[in-house]
Amino acid sequence: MNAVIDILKENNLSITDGRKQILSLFLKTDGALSHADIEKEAHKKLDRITIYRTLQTFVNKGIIHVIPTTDNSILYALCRDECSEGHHHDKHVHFVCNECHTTYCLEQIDVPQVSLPKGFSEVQTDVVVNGYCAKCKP
Amino acid sequence: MNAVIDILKENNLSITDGRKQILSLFLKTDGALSHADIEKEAHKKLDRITIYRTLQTFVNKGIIHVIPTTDNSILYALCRDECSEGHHHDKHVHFVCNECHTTYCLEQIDVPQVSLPKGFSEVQTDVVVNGYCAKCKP
DNA sequence: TATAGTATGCAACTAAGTTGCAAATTTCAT
DNA sequence: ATGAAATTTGCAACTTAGTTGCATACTATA
Ligand SMILES: [Mn+2]
Ligand SMILES: [Mn+2]
Ligand SMILES: [Zn+2]
Ligand SMILES: [Zn+2]
Repeated sequence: MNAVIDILKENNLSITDGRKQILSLFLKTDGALSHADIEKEAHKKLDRITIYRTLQTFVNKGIIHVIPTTDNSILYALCRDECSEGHHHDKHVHFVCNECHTTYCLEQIDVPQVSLPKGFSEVQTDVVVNGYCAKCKP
Repeated sequence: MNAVIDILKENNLSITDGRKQILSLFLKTDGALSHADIEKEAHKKLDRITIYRTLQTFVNKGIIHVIPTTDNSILYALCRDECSEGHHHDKHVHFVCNECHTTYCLEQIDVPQVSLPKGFSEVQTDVVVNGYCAKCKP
């Protein structure tokens, strides 16, 4: 619980109840979280607008990153790479379980190199794998 | 323009003005189209709800497919693979140009195989590359 | 050309997200 | 510890995207 305060301080963010609650949710969660997850799981009720703004702040600071999904929902997860204000380096594969719907950051799996047609150049590649996680293997 | 009618007939869809207009837009467009693109470019004005329903119908029939994007917009493009009712096989890489914002289906580029952690199994992999297209190369 | 079957357009509704602003909370220098 | 300044929060109001029910219009077929 002190880790939460440390992270907020390191990022020059004032220590507020909402930020502590949301950040500790991320720290204790294995997979990714949506806005709705947070609204549901935060014990002391948080205003939905505060949640929007807190998530935005955390993304800007490089504390969490947005996960691309194929169903156009928006998910967030802790940055484990050395991300900082305005500079994300979360170049890993994301995995969504079709059974439990948990979304994992596969930090250890590098994004594969895709060979593009002549004249095309890559800036960023997002890979989202759908399937069954280890807990739900079919 | 007869191709449009042929495609609709092949798929047992009645020939309506809206469907003809939307499908011919897809046939004459290089990249992908959003709902808003269609609303804008259809000359004879189409009701936005008709557009929603027509896109849904075309996706169901395997005439167009939904393209995963990283900015959570929804894009559609013609299926060139042999997709059919309820069975899509659009296993190709998608490319979004950061300059002209055109989204291309790179039919010729296969989705790379990602090696997952033990216990995880793949059902579908989506790859979205952002960068600069041949027309916009920096 | 009449009829049955579809598709369309409208209205009304829901869900997600944004912005402005006053009140509350946090920070920080005394 | 105290109070002022700076920041964050919660509310209201608004926007945008998408869905559903239903009466009307259109399309297919005999
Ligand atoms: Mn991640
Ligand atoms: Mn495609
Ligand atoms: Zn699972
Ligand atoms: Zn381009």
